[in-house]
Amino acid sequence: MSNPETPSAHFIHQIIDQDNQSGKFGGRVHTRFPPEPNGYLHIGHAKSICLNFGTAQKYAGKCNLRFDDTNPSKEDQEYVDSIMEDVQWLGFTWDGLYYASDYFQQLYDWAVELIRKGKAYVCDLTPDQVAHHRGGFDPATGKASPYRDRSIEENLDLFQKMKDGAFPDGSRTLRAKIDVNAANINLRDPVMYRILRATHHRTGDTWCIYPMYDWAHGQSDSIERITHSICTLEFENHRPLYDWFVQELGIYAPQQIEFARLSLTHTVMSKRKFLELVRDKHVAGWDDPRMPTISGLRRRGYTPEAIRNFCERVGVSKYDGTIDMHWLEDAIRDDLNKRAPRVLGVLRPLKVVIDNYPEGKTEELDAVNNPEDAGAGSRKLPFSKVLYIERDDFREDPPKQFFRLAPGREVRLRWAYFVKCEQAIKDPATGAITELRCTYDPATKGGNAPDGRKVKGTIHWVSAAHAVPAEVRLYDHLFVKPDPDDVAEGQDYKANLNPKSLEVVEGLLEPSVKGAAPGTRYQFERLGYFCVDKKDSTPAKLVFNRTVTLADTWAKIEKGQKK
RNA sequence: UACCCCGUAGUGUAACGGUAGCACAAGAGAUUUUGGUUCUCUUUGUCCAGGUUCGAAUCCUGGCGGGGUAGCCA
Repeated sequence: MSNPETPSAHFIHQIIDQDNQSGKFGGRVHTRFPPEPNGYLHIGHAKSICLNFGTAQKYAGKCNLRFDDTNPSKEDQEYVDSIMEDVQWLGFTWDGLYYASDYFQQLYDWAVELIRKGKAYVCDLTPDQVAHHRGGFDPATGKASPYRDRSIEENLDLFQKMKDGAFPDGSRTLRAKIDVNAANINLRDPVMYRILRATHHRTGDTWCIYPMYDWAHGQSDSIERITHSICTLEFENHRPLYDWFVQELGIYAPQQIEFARLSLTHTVMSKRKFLELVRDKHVAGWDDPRMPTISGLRRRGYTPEAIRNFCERVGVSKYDGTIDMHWLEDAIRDDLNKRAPRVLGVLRPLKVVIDNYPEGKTEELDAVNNPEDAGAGSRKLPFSKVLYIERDDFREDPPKQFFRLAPGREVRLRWAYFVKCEQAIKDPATGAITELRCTYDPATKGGNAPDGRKVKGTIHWVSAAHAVPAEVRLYDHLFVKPDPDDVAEGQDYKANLNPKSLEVVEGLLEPSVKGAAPGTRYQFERLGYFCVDKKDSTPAKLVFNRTVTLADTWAKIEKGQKK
């Protein structure tokens, strides 16, 4: 039976609780977030960031940001900068800022130590040969390298020469001497160093040998005196190697704990695929609002609070599941509902003329800014004879349960008047409806009828003479299927790209949005949450991104009717 | 094929040998000047088979299912 006052801790916090009780780390909690600077951070990283920084906060511990920059051929300062920006934007502050490359000399010295202990050797096998010798899953297929039993002196000499640049790239490696027939392939004499001439974003050309992940990561954790080294499930098989290195070195031993990475429906979550989507112009860049990158979500209008809240809700476990995109959308709706000011805006305008409204007259009507926030105040909304309403809000032949405008029907214009549709004017050539003629009831100003009569529907509108035109980008899922990899033989995930993931419309907005700063978020009533695009919006031409639609009960009803 | 990990409503996550709960989704209703929000109610679950035990989602054994791993990537 769980006690509601002490919400249950997930398995990682349970481990930490036990460690604190046993005094394993002297009550210390020190985590780290260790991205490789080879791409932009995505929502999956956000889960790890929230876990690592959040754990440190919970236990009054520390959390470092450490760049795992051991492969200069893929890494770049651009990514370092974006990662730091994203972590801070999410609301976290690191205690230590480090780079694995800070430890290259120490790592080298430790490697020499292992050689002296007879626990590492220089191997002259080619990459193909190494793979062949390490074998397949069957332990019996593992074979010793012919260089495995070189003398310590020779190994020391060769390793020194590797470092000094005496050998070409890829010609030799330093390998740990563990067990060529281990059931765990990671223990079959794993490579510790490779020769690689590439300019490192921080160490330049100082080194031509670079440590592998396994050799760098645990030792970096150890140097920083990390207590709990939290990583994703695919490193589970590496833990014995992680432990082996720190034990052989006799250095401080952090504890690696693995959890399931985040998977979301209707999107992909790999840097390789992101790179491809960007390169092939399926999206406009890493920060395209359709991308599940932190920068994409930020541009889309997501708030750090919503993302943190989402990460909290999905929880932490070792079960490799997939979270419905709906959860993310729900998190941002939940946040924005409370804080986004409301405005009226029409995305697909249909002209409405109020026949009995005086020509040339304009009224200023009071509109509440946010019914969820009494402190948000109110604003003035201009009303006049010619208006625009949403095309979807009129049906010539209304289906059951359609509460909006139709010939002869009366609805409320939000904050304005009751109007009744008298006539739909059509283009004689196409039959398309071009304009509505309506009458209004002057007694219903503000939206209430003194005679107590009710209307079922309230719709949004803008005054034609006062409306601000804006480009509005309507985003939808990047992929049509929940699992983008669900494809026919011979196709790949790109076959599931959603051709309608972006629709651009010219909307008409109420004048109060004029001059809105980039990043400003609004709810366009009855439509969704929108934010001013940070890159493309200008004072002369506003550009809005749709962050997410509102929950739409009518769409659901209508869908049910069509069946 | 070998090793490691994981299986609890549709999804995700609790219950740590003692009444299977929560959130979101779904369905019904109430409220509503947003078909939004909010509120109420309802439906749906321990992968299977044995064993231990007074008692098993939980411990044990064996199946079954899913995931990961054979880079000089991380």
